[in-house]
Amino acid sequence: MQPFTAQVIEIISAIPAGKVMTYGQVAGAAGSPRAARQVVRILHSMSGKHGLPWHRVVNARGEIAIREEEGFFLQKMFLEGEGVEVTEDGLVNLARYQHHPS
DNA sequence: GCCATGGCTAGTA
DNA sequence: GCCATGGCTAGTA
Repeated sequence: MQPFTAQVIEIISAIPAGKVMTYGQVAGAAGSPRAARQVVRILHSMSGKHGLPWHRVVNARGEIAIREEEGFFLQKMFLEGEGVEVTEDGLVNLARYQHHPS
């Protein structure tokens, strides 16, 4: 496992319940501000094995990024279950719910 | 080659 | 709506 990947996994694991981070934000915190898509890839392929709270990552506008219906719904349900308000369209209020690691 | 992005522009209203 | 970006997993040979 590469250092960047390990960083990303660590950062995402540390997002508290009821909070979200953006793909780009996670990439930046891991040291590569432009590697947002790589964060996507890591979540896509490794969230299962590592038990990552994948649902706590949204795009830069605060939207659920999954197009596929079942995944979208699942992420919405998980977030709402933690007290995060999600609109019908999958929008989360970043000003209110974004996590800023110290 | 993949990917669940991001940011900027053109073009409409 | 378009396209530059980036780090690498999964799976074959």
